[in-house]
Amino acid sequence: MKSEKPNLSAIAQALGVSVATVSNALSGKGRVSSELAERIRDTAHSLGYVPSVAGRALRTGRSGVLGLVLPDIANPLFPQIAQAIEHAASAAGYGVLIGDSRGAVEQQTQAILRLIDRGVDGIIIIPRRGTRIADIGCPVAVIDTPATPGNTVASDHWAGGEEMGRHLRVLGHRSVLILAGSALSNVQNDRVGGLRAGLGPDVRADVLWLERHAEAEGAEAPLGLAARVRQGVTAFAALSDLTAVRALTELQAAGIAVPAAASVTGFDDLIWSSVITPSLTTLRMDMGEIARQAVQALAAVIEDLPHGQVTALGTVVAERAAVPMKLMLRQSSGPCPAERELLNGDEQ
Amino acid sequence: MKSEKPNLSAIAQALGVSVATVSNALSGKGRVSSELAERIRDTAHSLGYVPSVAGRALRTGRSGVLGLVLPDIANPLFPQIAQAIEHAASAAGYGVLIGDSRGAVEQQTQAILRLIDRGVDGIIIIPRRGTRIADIGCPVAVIDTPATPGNTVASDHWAGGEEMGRHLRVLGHRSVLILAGSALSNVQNDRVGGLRAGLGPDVRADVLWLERHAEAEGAEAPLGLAARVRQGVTAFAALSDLTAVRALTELQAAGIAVPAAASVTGFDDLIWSSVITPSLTTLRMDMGEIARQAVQALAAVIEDLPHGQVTALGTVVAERAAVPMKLMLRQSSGPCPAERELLNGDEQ
DNA sequence: CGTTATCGATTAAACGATTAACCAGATTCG
DNA sequence: CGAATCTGGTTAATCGTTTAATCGATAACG
Repeated sequence: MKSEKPNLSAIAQALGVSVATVSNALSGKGRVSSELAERIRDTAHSLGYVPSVAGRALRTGRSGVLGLVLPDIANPLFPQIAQAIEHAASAAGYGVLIGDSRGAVEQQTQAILRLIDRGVDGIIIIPRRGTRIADIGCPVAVIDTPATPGNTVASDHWAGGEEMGRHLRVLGHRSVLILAGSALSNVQNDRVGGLRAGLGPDVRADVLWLERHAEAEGAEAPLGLAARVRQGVTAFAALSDLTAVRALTELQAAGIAVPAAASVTGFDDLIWSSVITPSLTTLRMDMGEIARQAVQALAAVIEDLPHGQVTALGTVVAERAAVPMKLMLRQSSGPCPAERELLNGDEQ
Repeated sequence: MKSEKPNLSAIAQALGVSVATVSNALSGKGRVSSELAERIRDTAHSLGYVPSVAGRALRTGRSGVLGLVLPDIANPLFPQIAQAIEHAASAAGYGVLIGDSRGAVEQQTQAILRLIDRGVDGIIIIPRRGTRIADIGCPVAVIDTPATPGNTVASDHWAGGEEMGRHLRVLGHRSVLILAGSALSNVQNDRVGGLRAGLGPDVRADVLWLERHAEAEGAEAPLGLAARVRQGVTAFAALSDLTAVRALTELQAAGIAVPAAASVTGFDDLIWSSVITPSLTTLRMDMGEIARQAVQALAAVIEDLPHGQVTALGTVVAERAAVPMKLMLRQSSGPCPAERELLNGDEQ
């Protein structure tokens, strides 16, 4: 039968020293003889001592917890993000509290405030499209796109788009339809810009904004992609895998073979992107790296903050480079059908 | 310029009363004249008082935080779950700390221990397939399937499967292939059982276990569904939308029209299920209700726990009924092709 | 009228960790 | 040799909240 949770004084009593010494020994801050420190660590370990978060938080004013706020927690990317952040935070000694800003923009602020009330030391925000984070009295790391002011760390969406654009251009496509979500999203605008740059001036690239389409036709209405193919479009570059699979199935259902008759590409490399048929050519973010940088930036600010003081500076500004995206070359993108025969007229 | 964060004594000083009275007034526990209580609440509000989680946690031994552990945080269902739990927890006054048990089974225990060390009051676990939760000294709510021992709350996967089975049988299908993931998953076994029951004895229902298939052929290998169709299978009942979209695209790519030539159904109603073509007939869990029940069960145990005492009882046992699933009837399921002409020989 | 309840509020003691201030003894230095 | 420095520790205060114990005063009761 275990006794109650051991605390500092339990260790202190066991060794006949003062709690202060134990605290110093374990934190390595004060002056303790290395011999005694060793013994203290030993007994602490053998007693199964684990510091009380509450006690420490109360005294130091730091909770050791980071908040994570996403525009829409239902975002299919959330698992990847959450996992990466949790991992990075855990490695840095922080816990991660989730905050949901379901729905409207004000909710985002609400969620942030709730997290602050809970005493988080810092917040990682992936902002709702078109939102600027107000200056709250708490360190904030923003993950968006490098172009966003106040951004802390992000994937290089522009360069990613550019690479994808080049990929399609090299395959010979000359008329591409970009399937975008919301024109308010900085990320999406960057991706569009990059795509256009990569496609170059000779390639026609129209954009279909799904948000507008949804307003006009309804959220689940067909996108009319078969008609686009008849008008000469040979590749569909979706700005998210979610849209890409939507496009892919719509084309397939219309009897248009992918990639034989039309190519489809996506962004994000969501979990199912590799198992569908044809598997999806897409761009993957290095969430691990992004999370690591975001957490590091936050931790740096938090740790050299005068303790009780409420920081006036809101957003953490990091001068780190944008994290490159990785092109996942798979089966959904292929040569432009017109050029197909010229290259190799195999498997029809 | 705001002063420092107001605490109880700030309010007490402002009104010339003792902190204890303020605490009592705000918590409504002690005996305070209603008139004074009113004034206290007013000034508390006008000063923007928000209780210190750390102080309270230290004193009461309760952190007001629940841990959320999922077998695989990368699970595409995670967003829904996390959002629902966060919502329910928030409504009940709790925060949600995420714990990631990425990978192996031991990690699950690791994650749980980390959460406990962080001082969570209780943990919600969606266990890794085939895992039993060891008795940890902390209230736990398990979300799995009603058949699991120690289960707290769950969807009625069996009844859901049964409904889907009936749906397919009524449509005239007589040979169905069930696409399952792992035979170790209680949830999946329940779904298979339900499906078979719903399909009845006259319908042939084979099961393709993807886990075995992946071991034999590789994770991304085609499932060979076209061959199955040639062998007479007219419907594919996937145990998750992830698998369903995999099957759907494989069939489409093979030139098999869905639902004209074969039906496909799923489970989970993931975010993209309604926008693909054809939109997916699937079963949706009532995550909101499940989360609410799980949080309630936890909160109940937590709140009448003798305060400092470490609970010996591990799992929370709730006698609640399984939460029903909801059949989302969409376009991917249709009449059995053989009977199609008999019913109505329209479009295509 | 003396004895209890009751009400309304105060006192003071935790909870567990951190840390500035202090102190006794041993070194070192001018 | 006296003073300053260093070493290895201890004391005590503090973070903000909760809560059991207490206390004066007023009302109720036999």
